[in-house]
Amino acid sequence: MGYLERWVRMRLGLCCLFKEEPISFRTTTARALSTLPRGEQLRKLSHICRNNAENLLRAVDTVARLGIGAFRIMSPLFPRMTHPEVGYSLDQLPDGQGIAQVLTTVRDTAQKKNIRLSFHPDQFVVLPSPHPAVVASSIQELEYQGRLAAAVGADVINIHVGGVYGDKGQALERFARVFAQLSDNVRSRLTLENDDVSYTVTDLLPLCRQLSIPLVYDVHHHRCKPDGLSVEEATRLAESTWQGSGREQYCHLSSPKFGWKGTYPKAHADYIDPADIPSCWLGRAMTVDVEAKAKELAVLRLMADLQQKRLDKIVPGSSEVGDAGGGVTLNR
DNA sequence: GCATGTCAAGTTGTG
DNA sequence: CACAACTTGACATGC
Repeated sequence: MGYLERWVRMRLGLCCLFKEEPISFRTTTARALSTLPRGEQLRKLSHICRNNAENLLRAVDTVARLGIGAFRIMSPLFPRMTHPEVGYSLDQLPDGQGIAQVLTTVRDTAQKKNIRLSFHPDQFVVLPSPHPAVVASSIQELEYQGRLAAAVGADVINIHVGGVYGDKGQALERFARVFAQLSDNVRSRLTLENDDVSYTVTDLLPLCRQLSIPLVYDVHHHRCKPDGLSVEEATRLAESTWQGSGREQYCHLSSPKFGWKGTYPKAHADYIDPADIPSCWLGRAMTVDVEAKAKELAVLRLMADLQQKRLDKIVPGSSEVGDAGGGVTLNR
């Protein structure tokens, strides 16, 4: 653990997939399953789930080997598990016990190698929806990911608020009411992220404080949908929502594919442009998920860039970023 | 084999 | 009013 590594305290995270490492996750469709008798469905699903659990284990080993400190687990790790027609539970699968054992190994391995695991349910989870059926399936999906998170030791299930329906305040109130119905398992892990269309950090802060929900700060979304806060202010305010949670602050970072002046800055680039790294993040203890199409290659390049940045700043007299902690490295 | 259209789900904004 | 964009492949089908 050299002096060099101690400077940058960020724990960098990989999102879901690998570009070059031979790790892949299988899936299936509800349509394909629906043509099979139930027994065949469960056998097919069992194979896919076993494959995915084993690849998750290899993913944890691999990110640890690469010096990456966090991994976001793809939502369909167990595909179609909450589907109304072809849904299933692990103990219905022929190899359900074996799959559960692999998940336990994932948890132990992640703990031993200090890899932080998280989930990010996708856009279909919309807690403030006015449609009861949408809320019900959203809760079901969250509870599924909550059980999975508990099994593998993930401490974050991060979502967006979702729709506005013409009245942000009322939507946030509905969110709070549904939040109260969630299990402790989900509630203790749930976090809220600012998005690039509707809900800014400013919009989310009161709700996050009221319900003690940590705020995941996505700086790219913030830049696409500004709210008057500077990046520093947003980072600091988001950090305050993590205090008392017993967990390290979580942020997201990406670069625009077509540049900030392009017609569509929301699209993610293959790599992170070092110019997009908020300088106020340097030297802070936080987890940063790297949302970039080149996947692990992008995280590795960012790590190298950050260390280079450290070299630039190491010149005597330049101490704008403090080093408060000891023994803290890139891949804590 | 290989190319290509499809895949559960919600919401918003654009053409 | 229809459709793409959110994440992104990989599956399933048909030549």
